[in-house]
Amino acid sequence: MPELPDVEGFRRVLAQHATGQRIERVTAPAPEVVRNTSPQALGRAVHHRHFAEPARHGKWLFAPVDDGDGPIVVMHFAMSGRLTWEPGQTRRDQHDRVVFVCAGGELRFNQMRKFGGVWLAADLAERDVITGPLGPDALGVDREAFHAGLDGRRGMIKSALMDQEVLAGLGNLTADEVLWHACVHPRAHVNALDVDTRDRVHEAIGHVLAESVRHGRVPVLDGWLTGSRDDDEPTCPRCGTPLEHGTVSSRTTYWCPQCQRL
DNA sequence: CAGGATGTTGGGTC
DNA sequence: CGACCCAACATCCT
Repeated sequence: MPELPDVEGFRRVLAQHATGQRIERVTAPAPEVVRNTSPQALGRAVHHRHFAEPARHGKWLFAPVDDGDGPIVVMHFAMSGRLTWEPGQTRRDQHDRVVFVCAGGELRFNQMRKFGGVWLAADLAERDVITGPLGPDALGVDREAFHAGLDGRRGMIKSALMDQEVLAGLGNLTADEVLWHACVHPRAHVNALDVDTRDRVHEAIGHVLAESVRHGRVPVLDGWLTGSRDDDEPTCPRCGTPLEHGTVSSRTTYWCPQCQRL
């Protein structure tokens, strides 16, 4: 599930509940989900330190400890991850993979499928190696940076929007939603899109992400593609034309053949 | 039961 | 070298 809006929601969970908390210990029911070290070493690195203000870039979540000059806990949720805060000691979920036990509660990295995971970075440089190169965060990306990211691309616009090195944060769901709002066909080639069209895509990114972040996820809304795509006979919320679907960049893709012409 | 699923990576191709 | 495509990853659901 997690795309940028979901991860932003997890960042808020962390900011509201975990920031300022002292970490008593780390326990990892699924130790292999701690990717670049052992759960024991992770536990030693953060032992009795306090969660500082968390940050997010694209779909990555960063939880530094001790005012930001300590180590950084790096998290990626892939397709099925969540981050929850449980005050006190309630029963754990079957899919709680890594748990940060604090004095006032537990921060739990929960994940059904074990893609993503939790990393330990000693500093910002290590953090950047873990994430690999990322384009500008899609939330609030400015027009110039967006155009620069598309510059030189020749492939399909949906592929470019989902390429984290071009723009960090959009996934399959948000990319479809953005292109539907902008009236651009997902298979349109980037080099065939004029400046006005690219501007429309940029505006749609701003609109879709702002609204989604407000909801803490990509909302299932009337008047949005998400509100229709899972219907039995999905139709375009704008014009009523039956939606088409197919595969773009190996992902299931929905579009309106009337509003989104090639 | 086979096929898919909202993400990323690595390998191969053009 | 850059851009692109696709299979693989782990697990559950339809």
